[in-house]
Amino acid sequence: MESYQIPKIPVSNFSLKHTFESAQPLTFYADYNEISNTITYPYDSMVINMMHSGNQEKGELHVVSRHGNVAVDEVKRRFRLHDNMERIYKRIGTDEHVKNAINSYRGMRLTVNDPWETTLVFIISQFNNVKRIRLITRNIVKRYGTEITDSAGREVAKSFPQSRDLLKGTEKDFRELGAGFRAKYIKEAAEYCTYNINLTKLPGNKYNKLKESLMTIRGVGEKVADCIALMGYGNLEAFPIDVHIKRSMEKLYFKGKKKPIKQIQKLAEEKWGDYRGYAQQYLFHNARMTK
DNA sequence: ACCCAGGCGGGCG
DNA sequence: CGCCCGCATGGG
Repeated sequence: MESYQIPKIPVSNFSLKHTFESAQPLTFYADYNEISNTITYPYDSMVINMMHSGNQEKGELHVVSRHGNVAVDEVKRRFRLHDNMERIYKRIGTDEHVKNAINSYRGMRLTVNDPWETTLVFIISQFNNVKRIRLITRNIVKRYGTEITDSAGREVAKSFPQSRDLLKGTEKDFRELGAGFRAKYIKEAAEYCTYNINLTKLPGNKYNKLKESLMTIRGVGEKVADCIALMGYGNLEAFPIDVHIKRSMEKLYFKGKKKPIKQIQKLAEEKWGDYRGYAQQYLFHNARMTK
């Protein structure tokens, strides 16, 4: 029996529950246990197991893995622990609506996800609901992911498949995993992202350029590109406008009147500036949970 | 039965 | 350009 020291990371303003429930790519294939406040997920050829102790204001992250500092760094990066949440809350909590959302879901973090994972997940997300997005994503991971084994060689999980791993799948295959009409987008995106574009080389900090490049992928429009920019590249200037955000913001900021996407984008930029991605996630989650 | 879901591409005016 | 339509599938 090997024994490991379990690294602990002190954290403030952190909620695994709110983060996990906020429909980000990681949360579509990770396993979360609300009782033990633990999350388990594949990362490359590793399985990361992380527990949050303490409360939303102050606590610790316990990183249980065979991979020591590599896993610790992954957790820090993944949950954006470098973000100064007090400063961000101050910057975006400039009106009652965002302030209320922060009070309700304090500690919810944006996550940083692999760009290809994010692309695939949000192609699946279009005209779909969270439950089915999770189902389809997990089906694809199960079918096309690579085995991750423990020190005894037993399979403990499947890694998230890269675009190359999906090349052997046909449109029909993806359809059978539940993807519906998105199956052809998945097939095309897998080919395009393997042969025609290198997602790891895109300029993550140049919002307009990044979005323009992402939208050359078929099945990726404005909204999905913003989701990839925000959760795949950590670009907080991205402000994805989906049905929930649109309805909610029309109600809260435009007296219930229908407004074009452009106008909502403009308001977001004016109100929350370079941190608008965080405002979006809080408004989105609040809208979804209170509907 | 009907409506909706983290939208998109294509066709039309 | 903007508008409008169809689209797979499963849950409420």
